[in-house]
Amino acid sequence: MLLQLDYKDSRPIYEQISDGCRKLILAGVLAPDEPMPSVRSMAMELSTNPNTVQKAYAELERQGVIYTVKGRGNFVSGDLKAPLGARKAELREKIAMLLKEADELGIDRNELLEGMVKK
Amino acid sequence: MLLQLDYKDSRPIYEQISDGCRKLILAGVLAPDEPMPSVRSMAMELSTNPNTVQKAYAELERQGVIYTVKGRGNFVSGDLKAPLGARKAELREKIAMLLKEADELGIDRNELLEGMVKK
DNA sequence: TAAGTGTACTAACATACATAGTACAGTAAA
DNA sequence: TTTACTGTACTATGTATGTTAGTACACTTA
Repeated sequence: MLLQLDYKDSRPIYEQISDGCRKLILAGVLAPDEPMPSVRSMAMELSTNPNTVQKAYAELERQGVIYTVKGRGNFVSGDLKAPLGARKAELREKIAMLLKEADELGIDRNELLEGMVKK
Repeated sequence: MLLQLDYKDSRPIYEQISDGCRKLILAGVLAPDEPMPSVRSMAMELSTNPNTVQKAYAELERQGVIYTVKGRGNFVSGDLKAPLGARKAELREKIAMLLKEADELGIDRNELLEGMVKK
């Protein structure tokens, strides 16, 4: 099983699929130019609808994580530098927002990150 | 203007209200046992519906940030230790999730946090 | 009493999400 | 060519959530 859906998660299914696939691809679990599961087979495997999977794949293509060849299928992007860099920037942004709130609450950053990072 | 809504934000209005008020209260901008704006006046000020504000206040009461006296109004909680600790734990959890993803992407934690925290 | 408070409803509407079904064009292999 | 895949584009339907509107009632205070 490539992916696992969480129905207790409030996020929509298509987002769980695209986020999950992006993690696997950027982490190197799926190699560049390797074929993704087809829209229909992925839908079968996840017991969901082909339209939902297609929406997830469209988002991945928009992010540059995969590319599409009509009639052949979807494939892992050959050059992941751009989407990897973009994701890294997103992570930095999100962490910065959380640390900013911690500041406003008077929580020391080093104390908040205790045990998470080497000083 | 106590709060400012962002209609470009995808989060629902009631959540923006409760999150915004919680920030102000936990940051000490609103003092304990001080009265909150009434449901109706807050709705007027934000050009929204009293029901939406009430939903936000109900969530704040559930979190222990405010307390309600029927017929009198909503007041900032007199003891904010519990909700402040809870929020701190939530922030830690969210940061931990983001750092975990960074690990899976092969991004060094210290590099990711560059400029955000003293080493 | 009058005005303000929280609270609890119902109804209506818009939007997002998901499913089902159909159809069509492109690709690859038998 | 035929067959079986692929992606893509629709329509229709159902459901859940969010928001607004309106009404009503109990409580508190001046």
